[in-house]
Amino acid sequence: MKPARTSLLAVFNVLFDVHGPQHWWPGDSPFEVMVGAVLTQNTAWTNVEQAIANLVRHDRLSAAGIIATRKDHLANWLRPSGYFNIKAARLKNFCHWYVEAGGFTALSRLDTETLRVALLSVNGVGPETADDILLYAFERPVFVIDAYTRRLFSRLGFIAGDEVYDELRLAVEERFDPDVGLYNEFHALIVHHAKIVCRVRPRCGGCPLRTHCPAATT
DNA sequence: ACCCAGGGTCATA
DNA sequence: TATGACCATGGG
Repeated sequence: MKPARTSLLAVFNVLFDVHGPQHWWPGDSPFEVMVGAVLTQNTAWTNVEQAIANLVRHDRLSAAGIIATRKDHLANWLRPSGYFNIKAARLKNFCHWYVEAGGFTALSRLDTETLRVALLSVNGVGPETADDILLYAFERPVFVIDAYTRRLFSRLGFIAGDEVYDELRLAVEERFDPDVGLYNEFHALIVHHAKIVCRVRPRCGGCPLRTHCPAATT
């Protein structure tokens, strides 16, 4: 039987009660959010922080700054975040697109679907990175699906789990009224829960999600 | 020493 | 369409 529409909200409420507001995305500007979204691909956030700190240290946390930086230098600064050669190329791709599109102000005028297609046209920006940017930089009501979300929601019985990205995202979004604040907190809470609770407390003792823990890979 | 991380692209069948 | 290889550092 199909879970009730409110059930997913109940999961959110449990996580929110336990962990409180997460204040995502960590970053001081929309552009920093976008850079972080690219750098955090399959990478722990603590590594990304070091790479971003390097950019700040060299005063290159801007589209113009990154474009003006030699790729091998950029790659060196990105080294702590892993995949540094690929990410140097991806960041440059992104920044060229960003500037040519007119920057944040011009992009903000696009409707969400148009903006998503534009983001996905950048080599190195896939569905999750695009949705991170849509939600956390442009504040659009888009539910970000990552590996944790896929595991958690399938284990709870809300989804099958093997759906392609957009199908899964739409299935989840159908269960809510569009709400940037809710989508923001929900994704952040799922990641936080997987990272902090289930790693620090491996047996999930006292964990409200118990065997549905999104961090468990098996 | 091994496993995994806030994915995405590309080549191949 | 659907797998598989590849990218690479750092923390547990």
